[in-house]
Amino acid sequence: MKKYILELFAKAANKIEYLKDAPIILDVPKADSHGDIACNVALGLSRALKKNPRQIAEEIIASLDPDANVITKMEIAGPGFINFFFSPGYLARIITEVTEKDSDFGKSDRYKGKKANVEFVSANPTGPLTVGHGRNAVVGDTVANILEWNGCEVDREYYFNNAGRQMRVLGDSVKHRYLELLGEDIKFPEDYYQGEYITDIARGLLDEYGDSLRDEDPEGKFRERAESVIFADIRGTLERLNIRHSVFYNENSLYEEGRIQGLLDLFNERGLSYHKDGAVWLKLSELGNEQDKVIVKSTGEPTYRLPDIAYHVTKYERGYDRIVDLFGSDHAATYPDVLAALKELGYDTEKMKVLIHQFVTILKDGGIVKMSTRKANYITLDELIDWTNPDIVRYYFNNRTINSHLNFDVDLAKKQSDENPVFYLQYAHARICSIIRTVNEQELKASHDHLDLLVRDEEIRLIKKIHQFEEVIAEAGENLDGSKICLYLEELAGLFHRFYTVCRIIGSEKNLAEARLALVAAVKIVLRNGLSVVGLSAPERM
RNA sequence: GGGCCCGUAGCUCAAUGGAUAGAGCAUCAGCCUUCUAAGCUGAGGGUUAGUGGUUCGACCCCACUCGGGCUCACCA
Repeated sequence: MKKYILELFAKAANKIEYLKDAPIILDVPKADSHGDIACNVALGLSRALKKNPRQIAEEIIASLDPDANVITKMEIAGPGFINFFFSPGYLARIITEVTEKDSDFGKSDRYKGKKANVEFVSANPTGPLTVGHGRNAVVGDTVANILEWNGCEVDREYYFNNAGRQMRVLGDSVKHRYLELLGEDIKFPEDYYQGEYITDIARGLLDEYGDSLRDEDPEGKFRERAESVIFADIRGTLERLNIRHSVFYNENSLYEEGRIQGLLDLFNERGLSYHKDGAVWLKLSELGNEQDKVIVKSTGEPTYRLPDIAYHVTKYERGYDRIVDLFGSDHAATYPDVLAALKELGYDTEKMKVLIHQFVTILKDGGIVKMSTRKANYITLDELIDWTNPDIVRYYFNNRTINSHLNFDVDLAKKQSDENPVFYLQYAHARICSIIRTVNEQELKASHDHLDLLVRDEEIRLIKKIHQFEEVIAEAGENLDGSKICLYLEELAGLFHRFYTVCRIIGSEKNLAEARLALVAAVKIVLRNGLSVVGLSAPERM
């Protein structure tokens, strides 16, 4: 519909000078009485033209030349809106279009031929994924889906570090528990990993090796086993949410390939780094950031910043057109350093998009749970999935904009799982499946021959809504925001449920029944497609 | 103290600078001999944290104030 009106305006611009550069913003009005599409261009032009907006609107309408079979009415309303009314015949064609495109309906070519890298989760293997990681995981995967629906080829990437201090502490934590299991009276350091899973890993080693690891280096078997067990656990959790990364990028390979040293040399050659107090500093203040930062400690060990930059260089070298990073607000202060360095090195940082999501606050037993992996004071993503189900978890995390804090009331999630809004969407799909099953046993089948019989408000609204899906996906592709898709699906499901209570199929006159069946089949397609973008299942029965 | 995010119905959240600020949950009142009642209909509930400003028009943009989260390492 919008496309059609934009074409009308493009033609009219040949007749009216001021329409040439005017931005044509089209809107779907909230009230049916305001038409199917509204345009406020006259209001915007009024200032520059020093004319009454209603008068401008009149001139514009006079210059538009719509097909009477498509547009039945154009009117000026309120302060100067132009409202367009589409014919039922044009709307009916939407059903046919959806049916023909089927599982491709909603897809766009916006990023056709482009390659994207979406990096998300990227938790180091020091413990199970928590609810906080869950938000990152779900949003990241949905962003990847959205890019795919817009024609992009997408790699889902997980960046991790299995060396360094954290992992040393992890290995030693396991060793301490191991010795403890052997009956030794050891003191478990407070800043070590307190989680129960550490003891489980130690027990596994004890079963397998007995007491032969008493003198084993914590960085040896202990660290190795911890990493493999924890990583398997993380992958298992992600798998439950239907999330699979295609690339696991090990920070260590940056060292092995000499990229860290190479980058260090490059910074040195370009005069971007200097030595002070035994450390190497990057001149970030000269690149527009607040202050210089250490990239190599006086111990000779690089800080995370250096490999981070080297890592992102590989993303450019690997030929991605679009580079998306997703992380929590605790990392918000670090990415400007990476961006500044990349820009200085000549990489097009316009290709990069860093998405920051705010924290998840867990409410349990009436209080806030302060999360800390180290202190083992957290709720794991697995627990959350156990209490609810993967669809609810995905829905919950997708349903909010990433800029907002997310309050997750665990008790409520457990107790009200049956009344979660996600069922509302899935139930709409299941209901349609049920109708189709029932109808298959009768003489009825969907037909597009009499779609003009669909004239009730409940039918018209539903048709207009399924039409909007393409636009919703395109917009999501632009701002990489999956929450709008959830919102759309709720509206679509709501319109369907209302249609369902008022418009019967079985028992209606045959032509009408078959037209309604066609409509309902189209709604099913859009629901299924939409649910798949946000990563939810579309159950046939509930 | 500086930077980023947030503040909307009792609760969780929506609303490209547009027309009467909307959903879900919770509360109350109705609707199942007919395609799934995990549904539908209706009611109550708001000074959009506050004060100014910008303009035809502000929940949205700007300034300040108040309140909350994150962050400002030779930790990642």
